[in-house]
Amino acid sequence: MSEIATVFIVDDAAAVRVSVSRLLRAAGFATADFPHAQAFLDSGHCNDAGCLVLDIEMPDLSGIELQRVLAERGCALPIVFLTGHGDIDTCVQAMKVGAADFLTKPLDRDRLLAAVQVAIERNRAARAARAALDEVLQRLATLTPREREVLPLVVAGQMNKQVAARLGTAEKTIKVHRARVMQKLQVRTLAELVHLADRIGVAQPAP
Amino acid sequence: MSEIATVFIVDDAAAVRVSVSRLLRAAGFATADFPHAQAFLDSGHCNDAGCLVLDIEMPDLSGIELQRVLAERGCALPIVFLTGHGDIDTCVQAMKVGAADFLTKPLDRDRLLAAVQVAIERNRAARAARAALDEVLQRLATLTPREREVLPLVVAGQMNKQVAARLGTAEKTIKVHRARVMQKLQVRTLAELVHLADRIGVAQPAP
DNA sequence: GGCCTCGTGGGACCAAGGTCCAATGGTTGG
DNA sequence: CCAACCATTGGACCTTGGTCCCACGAGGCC
Repeated sequence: MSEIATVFIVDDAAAVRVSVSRLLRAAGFATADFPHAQAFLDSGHCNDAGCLVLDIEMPDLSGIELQRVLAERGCALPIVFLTGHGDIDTCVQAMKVGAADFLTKPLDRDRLLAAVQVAIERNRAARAARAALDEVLQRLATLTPREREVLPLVVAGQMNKQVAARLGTAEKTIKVHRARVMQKLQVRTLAELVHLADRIGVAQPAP
Repeated sequence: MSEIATVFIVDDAAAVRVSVSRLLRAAGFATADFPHAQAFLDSGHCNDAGCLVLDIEMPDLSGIELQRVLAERGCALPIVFLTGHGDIDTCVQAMKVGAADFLTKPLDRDRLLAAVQVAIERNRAARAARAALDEVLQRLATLTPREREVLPLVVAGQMNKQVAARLGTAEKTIKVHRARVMQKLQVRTLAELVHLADRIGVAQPAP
């Protein structure tokens, strides 16, 4: 894993940005800050490694709204919310949608650091999982249409002859497709193939 | 699924118990209420179908503490918290540990019903998953020690001869064990076996 | 018109899995 | 002590899977 985790801070109050940045940098984190949600969105750091520290109360796009937008864009950055006058409903909503933490001002230094630490770790794990998945999906993309038909049937435990009957072709042909699927997906045993298919969720056909 | 979902209400205030029960019953839910956490714990409904509606502020065992106790006991009942003067920290803590919802008094009828609905559905899904898992674990329990050694190696894609070498025995023997494993786990193909093993998380041995 | 991929297939052959029958020695619970 | 279960193995036999080599027709690309 190459990329360095960065804490992205979005707060309309410059004083908060400065103090939070300083605090995090002092603890060894890399930081970047933005005065409003749009600024962060435009910065294109959505797929970077790290986490977000978001103020709830902001003009235009609030922290909660930004969370929704990011979710829609498939952004995996965990969010640590900061709020002055916290309201329970907002908190619950944020947490339900997967916020990493929800802290109230005045900020407790240790809690912020702990929350950021956890958020970054969560992001690291999510990115690793995503990378592994992408790697597999990429291999999957090299399959021909016919191979994509054969794969689920093989993974479902059908024998070559059954697959052949299902697809209206000869067992020999299925052997060829099957061999190619194994090659392209870089697995050497049926067990590995099933593991891999399970991870990416290959659909099961009707028996 | 046989069991009927019940909403278990725990609140030290009789008035709240009555009004919440009435509200839920009017909406068609079965309910049972308890004046304090210990009463619920003693009732043994921990593995029933349904969900919990917990007051946060209670003498002795608070709602949050009860949540922790239940988690330790592996209780799958989702929890909807109620609170009078909600504090953010408590809310965050509860949600992090998996609370289904966190509502503030005065109670909003529709939000309570919605929360309970979602909680019960979550519980239903969790119970179904649990039942399926138990079913498999039960079959797994019928395996002999030797069969339990063979299983992970087979699932890892090892050939009979390799497994035999690893276990210091003849390939023929492995064939027998393997056949018995398939029988006992009620699978007919290697693919099914791997699926099943993946679901229950069979550990991988060193290559 | 060559060159490539894709899907299709045949033949041959070996390795591996699955099945049936049969047998032995150790352990354990009645 | 006997019955039952477990782990172990052998042999015979059939079915499958995997791997070579080879071949052909349909399309797409340069």
